[in-house]
Amino acid sequence: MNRNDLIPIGTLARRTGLAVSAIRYYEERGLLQSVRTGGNQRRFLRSDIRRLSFVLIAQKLGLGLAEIEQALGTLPQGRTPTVLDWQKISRALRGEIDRRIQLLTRTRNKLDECIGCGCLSLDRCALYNKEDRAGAAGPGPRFVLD
Amino acid sequence: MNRNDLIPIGTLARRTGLAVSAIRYYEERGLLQSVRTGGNQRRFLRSDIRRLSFVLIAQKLGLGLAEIEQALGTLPQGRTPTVLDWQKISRALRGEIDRRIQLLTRTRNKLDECIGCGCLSLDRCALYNKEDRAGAAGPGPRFVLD
DNA sequence: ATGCAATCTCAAGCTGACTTGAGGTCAAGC
DNA sequence: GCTTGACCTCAAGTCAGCTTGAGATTGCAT
Repeated sequence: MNRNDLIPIGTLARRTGLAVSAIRYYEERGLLQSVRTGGNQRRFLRSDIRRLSFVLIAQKLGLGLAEIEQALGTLPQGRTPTVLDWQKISRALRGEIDRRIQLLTRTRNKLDECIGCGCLSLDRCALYNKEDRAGAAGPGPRFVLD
Repeated sequence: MNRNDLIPIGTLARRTGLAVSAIRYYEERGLLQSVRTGGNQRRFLRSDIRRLSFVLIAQKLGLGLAEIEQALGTLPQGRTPTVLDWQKISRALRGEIDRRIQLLTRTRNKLDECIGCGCLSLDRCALYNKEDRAGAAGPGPRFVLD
């Protein structure tokens, strides 16, 4: 609650490695909040460093900002989260990682079968299933491993 | 070498589940080649079905079209690849999958440590390393797990 | 021979995740 | 009190990976 707990955007940028513009963009997207000084400058909570760390890790896993925002929704907004808050959300992320590892492992197994025959065919190996993508319409970047 | 070995774009689209427009785009990007009929219509090799299957699988792994194009470079262009050609390139893909699984596993281990203390901090856990991204400049979608 | 689906080209649009630039304000040190 | 750097707001640009649309042509089936 101390005044020292509020940091300007540049400091947050240095601490996270993010560009200032990126942080502003995240705020606009609703991934974090800030208060303003008398002179209209943003001030963030120190704990937002962690918040942004989470964003970065989740992005590495291929999550989109919308999904990350959802996950962050379980954290208290505008208040420093507790250790327990972070443990909960970290576990959710862990689940996501597990799922991806499983998917990759399955893909690898299928590919191994295919290497044997050298076919790499949709029909025969079912490595790549047409039906999967039927629903996933729309433009924009493809989603990684579903 | 038979005339039957040449298929129009719509057939290729149906066989791969891709949109016709996507195939045209891939050709423009140099991921495959086609010959033209007298009336300027594209004709593809039957083996391009496999070629595109490979593209789709590699995309699922998060590879960009540029990298996929590189990988495909080891295949003969405009000629039906042999079983051995496919085996070679499949193994390369398998290596890529292995690398990703390892990376995910490491990330998960680190996250596990972090769940213990609930910190999720850049400095303390080094789950997310600033230096990693220093070189990865430029706009556009972030690369998944490096 | 004709009709209709499939194909062609080319330009423009779109999503996600940002960056860049212009033009202006704030604040801390000297 | 003045300079210098950090900060502000828009609007517009960028990149990947496509899609959409307009307007014209082709080619198989009857």
